[in-house]
Amino acid sequence: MKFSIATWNINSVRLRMPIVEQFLVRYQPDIICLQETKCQNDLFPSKPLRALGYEHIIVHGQKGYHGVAIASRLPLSEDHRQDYCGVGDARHISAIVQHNGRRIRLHNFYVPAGGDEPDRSINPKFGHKLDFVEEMKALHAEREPGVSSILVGDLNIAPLENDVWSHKQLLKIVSHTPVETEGLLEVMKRGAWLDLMRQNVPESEKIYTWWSYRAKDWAAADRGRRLDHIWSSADLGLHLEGIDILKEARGWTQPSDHVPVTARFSL
DNA sequence: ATGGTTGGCTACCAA
Repeated sequence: MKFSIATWNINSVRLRMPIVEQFLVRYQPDIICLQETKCQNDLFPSKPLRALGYEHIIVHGQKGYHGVAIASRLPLSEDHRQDYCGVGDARHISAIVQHNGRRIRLHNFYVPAGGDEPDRSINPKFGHKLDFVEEMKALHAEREPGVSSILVGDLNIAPLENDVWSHKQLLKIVSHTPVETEGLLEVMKRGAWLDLMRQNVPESEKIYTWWSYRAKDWAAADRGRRLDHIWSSADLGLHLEGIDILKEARGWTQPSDHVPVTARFSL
């Protein structure tokens, strides 16, 4: 049986419902995980999502900033939200999804961007990001017996050399500094997570999921970064059919600066 | 080296 899950930093879900609907109608993922919804729970646009068949919706929002949500055609249960760093930000939501007799724990993350200066002594936002990543190291893909795991989201770190347009030029740029990339690789290693995008595309090839709003012509410059990720426990890696990075969505009307990434499984 | 753009919400901050 087919099973697919998409992740998209939507940068205001209310503003971008037209392109969310366009994506769901055209590509029909079973589940969509959103980040940066920037919307309180009672204002979340559940109705149009339900109308498209996404009847199971869990949200963790706050006013103005951050916010994560999961909308699913399959039942969700045992949902929870972890307050990473104990600062009250809405940056994580999790639930168990049931598919074809299998139970999958799904985590949806929005890791702090970390500001501009990659030095925690002068930039507390960078310190917060490092602390957040440190706390993620405790999350293991095989934590619950008999339950597989998927972790998705905007992790705001491009860990590999070909996850950025120029490794050399970005080494001191927040999202690609060694302390961040090593930290994220340690999260994967300690938690036994598989990088599904890199299982699908060799490390020698460039992959981007984000292109800055600040470029004059994002497509011509093509200075992207892979900030969005889909990880899984080892058992699910065997069932991955493919990964789709919808670069085209960066050129849609009033786009997010991130594009949707979808993992397709046969399970 | 610098500045570039976007969104939310209030007269700036975060990204």
